[in-house]
Amino acid sequence: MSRYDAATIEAKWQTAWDEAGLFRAARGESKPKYYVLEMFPYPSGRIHMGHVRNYTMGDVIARHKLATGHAVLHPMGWDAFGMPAENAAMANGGHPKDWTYSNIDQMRAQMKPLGWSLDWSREFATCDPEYYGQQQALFLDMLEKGLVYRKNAVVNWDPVDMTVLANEQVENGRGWRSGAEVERRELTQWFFRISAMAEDLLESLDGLDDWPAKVKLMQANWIGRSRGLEMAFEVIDPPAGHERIEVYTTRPDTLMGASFVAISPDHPLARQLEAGNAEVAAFCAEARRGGTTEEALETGEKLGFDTGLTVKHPLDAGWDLPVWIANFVLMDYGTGAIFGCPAHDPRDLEFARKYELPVTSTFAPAHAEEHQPPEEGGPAYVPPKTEEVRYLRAYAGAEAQTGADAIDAAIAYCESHGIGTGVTRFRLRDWGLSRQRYWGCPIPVVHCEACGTVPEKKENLPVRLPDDVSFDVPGNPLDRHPTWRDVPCPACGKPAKRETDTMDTFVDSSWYFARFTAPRATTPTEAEDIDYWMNVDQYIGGIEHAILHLLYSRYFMRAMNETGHVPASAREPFDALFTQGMVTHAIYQTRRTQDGRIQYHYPEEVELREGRAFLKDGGQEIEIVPSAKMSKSKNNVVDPNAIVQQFGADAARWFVLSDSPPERDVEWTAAGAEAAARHLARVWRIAEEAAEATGEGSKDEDEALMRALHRTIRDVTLGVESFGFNAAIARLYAFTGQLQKSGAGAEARREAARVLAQLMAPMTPHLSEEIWHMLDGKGFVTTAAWPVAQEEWLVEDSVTLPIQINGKRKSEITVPKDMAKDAIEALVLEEPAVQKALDGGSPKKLIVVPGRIVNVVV
RNA sequence: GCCGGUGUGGCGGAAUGGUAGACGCAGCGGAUUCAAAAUCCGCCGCCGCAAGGCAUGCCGGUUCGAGUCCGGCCACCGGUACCA
Repeated sequence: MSRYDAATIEAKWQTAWDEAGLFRAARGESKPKYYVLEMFPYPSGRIHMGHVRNYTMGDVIARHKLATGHAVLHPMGWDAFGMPAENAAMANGGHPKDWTYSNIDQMRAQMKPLGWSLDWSREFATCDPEYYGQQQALFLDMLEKGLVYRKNAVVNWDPVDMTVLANEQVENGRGWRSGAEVERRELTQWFFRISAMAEDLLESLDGLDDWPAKVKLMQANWIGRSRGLEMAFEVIDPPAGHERIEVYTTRPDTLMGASFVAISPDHPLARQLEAGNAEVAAFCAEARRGGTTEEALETGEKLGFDTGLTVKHPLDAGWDLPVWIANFVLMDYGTGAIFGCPAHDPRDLEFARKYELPVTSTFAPAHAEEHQPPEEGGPAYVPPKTEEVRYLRAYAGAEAQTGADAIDAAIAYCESHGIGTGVTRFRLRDWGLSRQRYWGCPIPVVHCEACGTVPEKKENLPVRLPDDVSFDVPGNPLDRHPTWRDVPCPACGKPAKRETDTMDTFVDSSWYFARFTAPRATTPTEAEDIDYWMNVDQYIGGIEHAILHLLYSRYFMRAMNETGHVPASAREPFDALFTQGMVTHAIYQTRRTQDGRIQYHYPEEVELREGRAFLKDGGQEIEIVPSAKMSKSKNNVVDPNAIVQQFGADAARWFVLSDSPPERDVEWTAAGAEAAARHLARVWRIAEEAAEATGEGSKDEDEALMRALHRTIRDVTLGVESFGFNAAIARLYAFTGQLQKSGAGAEARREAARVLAQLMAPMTPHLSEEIWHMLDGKGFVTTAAWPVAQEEWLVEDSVTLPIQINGKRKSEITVPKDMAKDAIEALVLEEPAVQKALDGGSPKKLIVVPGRIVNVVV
């Protein structure tokens, strides 16, 4: 009897798979193809358990598809542009490029020992000029088709560092380095015209049958189709050029409750007033303070300034409304102006109360009930649009009607009276892709004084990032790089300037899955390959990407279809989507007595006894915070390679799949990993015993083992195909126990062990190969045909029915599977527990659900 | 704030509207051993001597029957358009 030596065996099989080229994807015209993809990683430098879980899930699918005769594409690459590389360069010197590529090397080296069935020959990083050059070609094609354009948009501006900040670099409204109050500042930037495809992106969600409903719902809400009224308020004594203020509202039925008009500090009218009035200018400067996020705008303090201007109410010539400048109105949204109806909008109500503007209800609950109107201090009354309400100030439609009907009536009225137009709008805004940063894909255009914005010639691609840059001062090094920035105009040849903004990294990740089909092609894609491999049959990644990454990718494939790079069938690139949870780990912490700050302890420093934690050094008891997202700063990151070294890759893989349903978070525990390793060693022993066994067993035992085996094949196959990995593993645990205790003969046990190895192979491929060979399996278990559950072993002839009395289980009977209902009823009534409950009487009701349950109501 | 999700023993979790707690961890008891490790067997939601009762975040509803469906709360997690 030998011990299972993971380190040696895992390395052996990884080499053998490599040499046989098992995972090199090849178009096999006679086979069905299967493209499985996990979201590619950002090369932070270390893999973490989240990666292990994500890639192991994909690997289970990929290996199962390999065993069911598919041509499998399972590639890997790097989402390699982005801010952390520049941050590292600023913090520690060095170059983002060196930092990134050395991280990639480290991570690849950490990933390989896990034995994932990846086709490494297709690997690329988005910061490879070969990749981003093709991305630039795509950009130029999109520019030509009118899918890209320039307009102004606001950014977070750090007035001390004189640089643009990302949202995550703004902490409580202040720049993370300078601590200065952030301002909103407008810049001219590039945009993808994604909003033009809003309708298609929304409607096509219906066809995504294998996407989680919650993701489709989130996307639908994000795209946000609304029907509303577009109208203008006429300005009384207007400044020149501002005779009308355009607004859009989804609640035209509340027009009779309007109390003010608010415009953005960046509205052209506000700009004009600002220029001639120091007080307005001061307010606008104040109003532009703070970050640009929706959250900051919604939760921040609402500030307003009365311009002194008034507008006419469109329904009542004698009614004037004041025009305010308000900090929560953004120029990027809609028209940059709104009308406020405080009675039916919490934000408007807050604003109205602060500045003592009138509050006028337009409707109230339809039926008498406790209702404190907002006029009398109650909250804004915002019932669902489907609810019927009573209109106090109706101008169209019935007095009592639903909000939705009232909106329709209001739009019809406004259209017939020339007040406004009913329009369908989308919340989705165009995708701003400009970033004022170095480490991204250069936007391949040149700005020429004579010719304007000129696309770079395709033969000059890639526009490479210059290497000679420094990060010792804030801002974009491309901006101050004379030889790179100053180039002749591609059109007229006169001196011109390159665009120094680079692309949002979401662009990089919006088509990498298409590039994997032909990663070395000298065009963005290759027709034969893209036609064969697309779509991604199964995409796997974090729920945090539910909206942006997935929506942008859907858009990008539409754009690439319209520019001739992918077939129409790839406009929806991901046939099936699965979103997995995070890997968490307990945090061990104490609070320092001196300053009250929290001190975090590494798991290695902690000893666990009876659910309590103590420091190994000194024995002091410390606090346990369970299930926190793994984070370097909290010292609760588990290093996968340490786990692999200690327990083996198979044990790590087995554990991350076993303990939690894949869509939920999984808590990493050392004990769990140990248990996984123990179980695998047990499987090994059982297989070895089976290999060495001799003699015959009883027919009953042989048959019992076969029944258990085929039920396991059925359940595990179902689990693997439906992301029920934890359930599949529970089933494998149970079957291992059955096999261990089985008195079946040598042949049956060998058969069972061989199939067990196959069923485990997607999760524990190395152990499975070893067992497979020990039991004289042919070739690799990895490519051996997946076992099929045979019907003859699955049939049951009797069934146990629980008996409930008034819904509580009291007893059970075992009956032939096809016993008639009335026969069961008769048997049930004879049961002692039932007799006792009836106490001589007869049941009020007797419910028999065949094959399921019996309920006696007394 | 808004959108989406989650909540079940000491812990991770299982359960097409049909026996709540499968499977695993921890714990407890036993076998084996000179001893230990490893392994194997058994017990293990809470209260109760028991009969029995109570239990799926909280409150209410639908149903013969609710962890599961509906309504209202609470807590936590993800997203919120420049983190990836």
